[in-house]
Amino acid sequence: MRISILLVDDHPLVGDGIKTMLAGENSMEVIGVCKSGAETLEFIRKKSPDVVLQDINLPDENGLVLCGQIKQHDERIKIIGLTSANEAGIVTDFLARGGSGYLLKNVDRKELIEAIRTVYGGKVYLSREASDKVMEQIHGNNSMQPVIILTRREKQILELLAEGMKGPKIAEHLHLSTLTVETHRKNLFRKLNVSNVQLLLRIAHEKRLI
Amino acid sequence: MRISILLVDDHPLVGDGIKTMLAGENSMEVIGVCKSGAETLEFIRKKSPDVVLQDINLPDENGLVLCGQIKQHDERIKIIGLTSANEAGIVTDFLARGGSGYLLKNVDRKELIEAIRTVYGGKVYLSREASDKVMEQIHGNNSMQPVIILTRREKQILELLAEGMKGPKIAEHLHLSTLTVETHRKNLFRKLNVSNVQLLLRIAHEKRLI
DNA sequence: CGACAACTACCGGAATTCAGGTAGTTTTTA
DNA sequence: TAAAAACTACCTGAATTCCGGTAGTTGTCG
Repeated sequence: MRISILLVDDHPLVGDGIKTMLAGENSMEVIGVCKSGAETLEFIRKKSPDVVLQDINLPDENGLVLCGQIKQHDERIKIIGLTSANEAGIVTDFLARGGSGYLLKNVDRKELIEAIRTVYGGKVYLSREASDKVMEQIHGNNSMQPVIILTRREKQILELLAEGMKGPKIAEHLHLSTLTVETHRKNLFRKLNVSNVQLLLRIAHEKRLI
Repeated sequence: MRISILLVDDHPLVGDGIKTMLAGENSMEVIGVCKSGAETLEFIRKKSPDVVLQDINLPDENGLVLCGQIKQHDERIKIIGLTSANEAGIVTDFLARGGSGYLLKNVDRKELIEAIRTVYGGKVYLSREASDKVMEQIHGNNSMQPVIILTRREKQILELLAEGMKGPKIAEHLHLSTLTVETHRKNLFRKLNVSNVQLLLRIAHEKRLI
């Protein structure tokens, strides 16, 4: 059985390049090329590839979302993300959505084939460069700012806010006055420099405080 | 130069097991064993290991947070997570915090050494089982519920809410009435079965709608 | 074309957030 | 042991959310 592959990329050059790379490899077979998210979803409703090689920058839809949609349709399909050089901080997000691998577009034939084999075998393949991106992301995130330190109570309240609890509920839960909780919340706002709970949680996530 | 390794695990058996496994490997050296997060942070202030083998279940602190703290202290330290069999859905989170590898505790000697070599070389190593966990996580998340479909506007508003914008701001941004935005928001609440924006964003993230 | 979904907009009212403070008590830590 | 930080609690008032509806106007698709 040859490994069936679906290419998703709106840029013809990349599609051709990949196709050429795989042409000599008779254990793999490109069964289709799609240029958009919609086209891809339509395609996989008819044929299920083993592996999808998917560009992250698509014309009609966010590539990360598409990844999730493909996995939702058929959990067995393995997905490898392709990205140009100048993006960062998407790798973990892509994995979280069910992606199995991540490559930069300057990948060589050898690595491409290794990556496909690896994900087909059920493991995760990240290119060295993709690993670096993860590091950059982490590094970039906390080398700029002076490291935010939250107190125990603040962490606690931040977590409860993240659970979806609101002020009064948290107060009840921790046996505190509502007003006290609001004070802590306010201090969190100040420390993370935000003005509402949504942003607080967003930034807290970015800074990996929760 | 031998690869220096710090073990972090409160369970002596695991620590001993790992130590024994690595004893025969003269390219690696265990330079310390810590039993808690606090102890770990203290240790790395004095000595910087190349690789940290870290249990996720620690007595005093969340292992994921500790991972972030270690990377914050010294970005060059590579961290491999260790976990018992019954946990899931932490792998990507661990990577997002700067972890470089993930193993189950029933790992054998060969894989352990390969994992250490891999992360020391700057790449990511996930055990087959860890990869499976990622899949389980994804699969478990969307196989239960009937797949939630959001309209274009709803997605749009969901994303703006995720950016931290509030009702009136969104209305302005989309040239809509505040009341209209509130209607959409209400519909989002209904579809995702939540009662406030925090929860909405939380659930939306879980279901990978944003 | 007719039905159905989506998009738009509105009302009233209770609950909660958010801004900008002050201030006393306990805990940590240098 | 002092000083600093954390924790607690309070105030006022405007802004916003959230709940429960209703309802007219597009689209869209069989």
